[in-house]
Amino acid sequence: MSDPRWLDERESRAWRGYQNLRRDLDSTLERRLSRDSGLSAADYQLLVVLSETEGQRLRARELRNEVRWDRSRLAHQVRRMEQRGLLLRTECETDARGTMVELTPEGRRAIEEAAPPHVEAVRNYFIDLLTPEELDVLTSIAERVRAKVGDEGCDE
Amino acid sequence: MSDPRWLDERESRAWRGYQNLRRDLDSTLERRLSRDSGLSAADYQLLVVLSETEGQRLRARELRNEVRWDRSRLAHQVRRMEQRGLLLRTECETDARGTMVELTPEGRRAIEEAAPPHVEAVRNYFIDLLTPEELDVLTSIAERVRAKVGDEGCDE
DNA sequence: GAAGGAAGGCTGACGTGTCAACAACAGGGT
DNA sequence: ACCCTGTTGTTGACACGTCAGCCTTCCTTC
Repeated sequence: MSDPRWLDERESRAWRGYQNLRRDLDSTLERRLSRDSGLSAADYQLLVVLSETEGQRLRARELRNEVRWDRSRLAHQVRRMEQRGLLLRTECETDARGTMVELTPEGRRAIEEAAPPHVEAVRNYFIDLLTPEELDVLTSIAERVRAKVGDEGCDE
Repeated sequence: MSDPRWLDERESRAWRGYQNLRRDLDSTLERRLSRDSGLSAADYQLLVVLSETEGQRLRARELRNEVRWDRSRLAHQVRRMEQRGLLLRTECETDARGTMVELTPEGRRAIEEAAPPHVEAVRNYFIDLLTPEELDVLTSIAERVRAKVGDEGCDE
């Protein structure tokens, strides 16, 4: 424990690169999204899932499953978005514990307006900068990491 | 604007992969760091920079330059860490506007204790899962994105 | 040396994310 | 019918990040 295998030159560059990538890309995309449509990344993610769902409504548990958040994060986010009129909560008929989350017309309008420029930005600042091979490498890396953390961190 | 180039199958997989990677990896590493040493990722980053600095102290402006945060984020973070005794603020002799940020012995102890298990975790959940070629691809991608966002987002 | 703008840093307000604790309900076994 | 356990969702407290606005100090220009 007192003498771990420190990162060598190559590893260190890659690790710093990842951290920079995360900082630069995410902050740029979120800033643009917020400026263009007044939505946060969290707003956007929930709206996308709901708008792609048959009936524009989903039980909170399923919604959580889609975005892989924990309970309280979703509860807070949904409460805030409900106050802004983007979605609304109703009771679940089949399970009195459950809560249904439903897209409002205003929420639908918001995501339809926000999506095109956001996708353009994702292309501009990221996807279009990568070769097809690099896209596949990234996909593969993500799957490996996911499998690794899935092993141990098995929270729900 | 009403008809952007949507992402195709391959691009979409890679983009979702990146988002999953970011979520899984960062949350795992931060949770472990916090559990093992009581430090947040932000704490860790500042402590690393200061501990690698000659004299264990840096002007706030330089510190900001290292971690690439904005003014207010650094000010808030330094205030919180000062309250916990990890570092302290003094006046800058050469510029009355400036503030010097200095590592305390307690802060030094904290980072020396936190670093080994954190590096092990970075290896375990990320670096050791990648081939040398993949490490280089990642570095290269990060540089391209950095150059792209640096073009336009030229804040300070 | 006085004026104006630029740079450095701080603060308050607000949205976001995490943690622990809680209340309500479901389902099974007795 | 009744407890017991696990699930579901909510809340409050707190740390974190961003934005806008503020004050002080520096520096240039006149």
